[in-house]
Amino acid sequence: MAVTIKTIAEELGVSYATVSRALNDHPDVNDDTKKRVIEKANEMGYQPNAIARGLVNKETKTIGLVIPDITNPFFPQVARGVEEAAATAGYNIFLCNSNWNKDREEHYVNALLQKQVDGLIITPSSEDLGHLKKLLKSKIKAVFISSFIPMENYTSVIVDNVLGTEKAVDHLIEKGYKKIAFIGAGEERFANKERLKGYKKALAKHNIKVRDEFITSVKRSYDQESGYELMKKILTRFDKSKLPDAVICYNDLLALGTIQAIKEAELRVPEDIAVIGFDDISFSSLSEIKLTTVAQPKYEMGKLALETLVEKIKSNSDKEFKSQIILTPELKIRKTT
Amino acid sequence: MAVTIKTIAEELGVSYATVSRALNDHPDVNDDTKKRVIEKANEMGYQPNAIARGLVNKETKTIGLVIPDITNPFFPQVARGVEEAAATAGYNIFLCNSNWNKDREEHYVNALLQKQVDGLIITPSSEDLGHLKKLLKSKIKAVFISSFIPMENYTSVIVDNVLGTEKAVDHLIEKGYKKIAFIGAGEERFANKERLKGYKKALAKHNIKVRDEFITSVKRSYDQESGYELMKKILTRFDKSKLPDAVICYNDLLALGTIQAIKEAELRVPEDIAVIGFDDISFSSLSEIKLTTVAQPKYEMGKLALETLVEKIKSNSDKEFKSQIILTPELKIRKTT
DNA sequence: CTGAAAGCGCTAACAC
DNA sequence: GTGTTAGCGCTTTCAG
Repeated sequence: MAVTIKTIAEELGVSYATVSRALNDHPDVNDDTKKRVIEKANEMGYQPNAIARGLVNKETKTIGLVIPDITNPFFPQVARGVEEAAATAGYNIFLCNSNWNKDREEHYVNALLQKQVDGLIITPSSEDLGHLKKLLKSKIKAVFISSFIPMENYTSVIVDNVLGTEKAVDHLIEKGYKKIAFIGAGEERFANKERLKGYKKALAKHNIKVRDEFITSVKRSYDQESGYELMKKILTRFDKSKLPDAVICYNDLLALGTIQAIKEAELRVPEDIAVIGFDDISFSSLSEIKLTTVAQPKYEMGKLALETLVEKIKSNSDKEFKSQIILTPELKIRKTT
Repeated sequence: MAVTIKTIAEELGVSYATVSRALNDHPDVNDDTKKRVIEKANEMGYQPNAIARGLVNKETKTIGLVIPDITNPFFPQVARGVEEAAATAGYNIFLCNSNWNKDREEHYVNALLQKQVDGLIITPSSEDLGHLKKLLKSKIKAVFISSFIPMENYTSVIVDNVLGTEKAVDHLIEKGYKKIAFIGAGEERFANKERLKGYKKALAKHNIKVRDEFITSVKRSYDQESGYELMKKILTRFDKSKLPDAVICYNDLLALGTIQAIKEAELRVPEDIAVIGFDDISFSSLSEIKLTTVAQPKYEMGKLALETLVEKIKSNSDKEFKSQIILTPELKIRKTT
């Protein structure tokens, strides 16, 4: 049996209400008894039961964080931002990894709801939020990362995706590339749509016709392997002379895979084909890689998400919140362009 | 007000015990009422309150996972193993990132204890467990990863570190390298001690004298930057002719940094200096990197840790558990040796 | 300043 | 099969 407030009350011959008060540093309590209680508590190794406390207070001081791929360094970086901000705000994080799987995501969101988290930060695995209806019904405070949910009460922390790919295309064209392909992440992803929009917008600006056969998408897992395989297909699909001379990838992982495929085909990066990624994960800056990429402020995004979530939690009123917090991406020009 | 078991009992005109039974699929309940209850529950969007349930049942179906650096891809991989095993066992994970900081680690462990997690998986930031005394006192079920705590009741999931570096040295010597340096992670780390032991053991086996000046350590953060800086120092400390011709690093991140430093000094890897890492993070196999490294079965380690933890939780008896589960590392020979 | 008592939402005897 | 009740550990009125 763990030591509870009651045990220590008995030891001291006071009521357990007093103990509770003393431990919570309540003003109305004799300094002396307070001291005695605290001493005893330490002596007995008392640990408050947060579960019981949560039942009474209706707040658990924990927030749920649902990400789709802990294996993509982008997300650990975001998670660190969330977590450190949480630590300073006095919250703990439930970190769940959906693996881009809707069912798992739904399962986690439900579990989190049942565990009475005070709020939720989520990068949904899909823009179709049907599986999250309980979330939406539950009126829980939530903020989204990298995904825009056009609904009141929710705010999204995102990067200006359109601007990101626009910068990428501008840079490519300035460097003389003309046949620019886009390796995306599936039509349904919000960020993908936006990045594609920026791509097309920039091409139009430079009077370059959008070529549908230059726009492709991997499905589900946005990792090196997918990038590798898709690029390989592209490499065989076109005559050598008709190949794109540059490709913009949805993220760095995809870009890394793309580069592998290009090199394997005995082509050079960037001389034959230039490659640009998105995210700027730490490995992209290694001297062997030096991937040109559109950097997202990952840590800040996590931090901001948590801070606005906490604000929302604390303002129990119907205060208005921005529905989007848009950060500016930065093009890091390295050696693959 | 959220909908509770009581609300739906009132709606249906039954006692709330019945509702509880129906919802928990208890045998002693009329099939018909069960159906009615479940329907009503869905209709009203009922979500059980896991907090209340935990208070009664004295189990929360959640386990805490404390890792030191979510930014090192080794740990996300372990975390995935833990999490997926947890999902199939019906547990949720509290993921905490201590950032190699003892205070934060202590803070997290306490928070986790207060939140009544059913068990703990932890890679301590330090072998000196003083800051975790509450953990040790609390008799909570725990398993350690990558760190051996010689105490009954605790089990550690580790890799055979001695064997790992032994293999590395053997390989190097076979390749003709003789002046092998070791870039470690501080004396106090268990895994570091073991890896150093393997290094010395293997050198002895090959009749090569251990040279203290070839054994160095980074402190605190075991990342690329630390590796880079330390190697840079080594490169300036020795005359060109007296430089090591190979270096074994405590982990892949350090090795990546080491390689940067070597190349920056206009030396070649592996011709001038060979480099071996430890872990085999996914980026090490990129064609631009191709780091020779001692691979750890990261995912399996996480999975195993969780599974034995769950076993421990379920066996409330004083059943004996192995104090160490030792997996075998595998040397992946690539291009840096 | 301190104690008694209610109640958070749920489960599990114990009756009926 | 179903209702009643106690109680998990804690906070918080409400009295005194």
